[in-house]
Amino acid sequence: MKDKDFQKVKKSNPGKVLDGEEYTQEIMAEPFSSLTEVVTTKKKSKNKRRFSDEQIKSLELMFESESRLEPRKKLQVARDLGLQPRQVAIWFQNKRARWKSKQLERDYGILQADYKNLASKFDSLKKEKQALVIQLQKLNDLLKKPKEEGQRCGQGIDGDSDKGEAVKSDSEGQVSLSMERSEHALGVLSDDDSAIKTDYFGLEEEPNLISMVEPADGSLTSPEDWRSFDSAGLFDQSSSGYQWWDFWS
DNA sequence: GATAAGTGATCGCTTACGTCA
DNA sequence: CTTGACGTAAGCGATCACTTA
Repeated sequence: MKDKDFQKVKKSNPGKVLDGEEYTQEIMAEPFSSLTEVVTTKKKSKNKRRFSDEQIKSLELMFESESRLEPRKKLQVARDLGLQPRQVAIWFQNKRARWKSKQLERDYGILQADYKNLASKFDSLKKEKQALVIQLQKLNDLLKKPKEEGQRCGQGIDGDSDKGEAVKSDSEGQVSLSMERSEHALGVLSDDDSAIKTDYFGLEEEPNLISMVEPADGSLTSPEDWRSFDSAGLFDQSSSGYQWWDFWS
């Protein structure tokens, strides 16, 4: 009996229950089904539903090499295993569906591991950044001392000295400018990385953080986008003109 | 005995393809 | 030759029914 024929029979006989035992009995009456094993002798045909270990083994083997059977091969397999072609087709359908859902579970596990890995990297980078910030502050303090001394000793030499620009040498100027940027970019005086992290990784405390790292087009907001998201991409800020540390400032 | 997981089968729907007017 | 209606086969996701641990 073909798939649709069977369904037609079912539809044209609404009162007749063809699933379960009765269907199994119909199958058993057909030529292919003679080898469908009786697993136990207790409950009659209900136990005929399970395929034998050998049948399962063969089907599994087939599935490993090809998850979809060609019609001719399906007939061949059905004949070899003593099953209805429809039974083989259904077995492959179920197998595909259940393999797919297991694959989804596996993928989820992998993503979860990736996330944990990324989170720990974030933590260590955060610590590294905090250390650098402290270092920068110390350097800044060191720079301010001679500047103040200069103010005391040589007032009036430069009109801009009261604006904190007394140090004019190239190297000192560079340091000064970079410090200004760093203070601005890193938020030296209000370091809220923990909030950033919780937000960035989807924790509850800070609901607005995604906007801090998402591109202008908002392309990092859907779950699909997170699949292609990794730590390498996180630090690839070359197109934006910002430095890598700016993203969490 | 209750329960969860596994499994074969069913249902309803969609899609692809062939046939025919 | 093209086109739309129709039938058929096959696949899929969701679900049922039953077994087993």
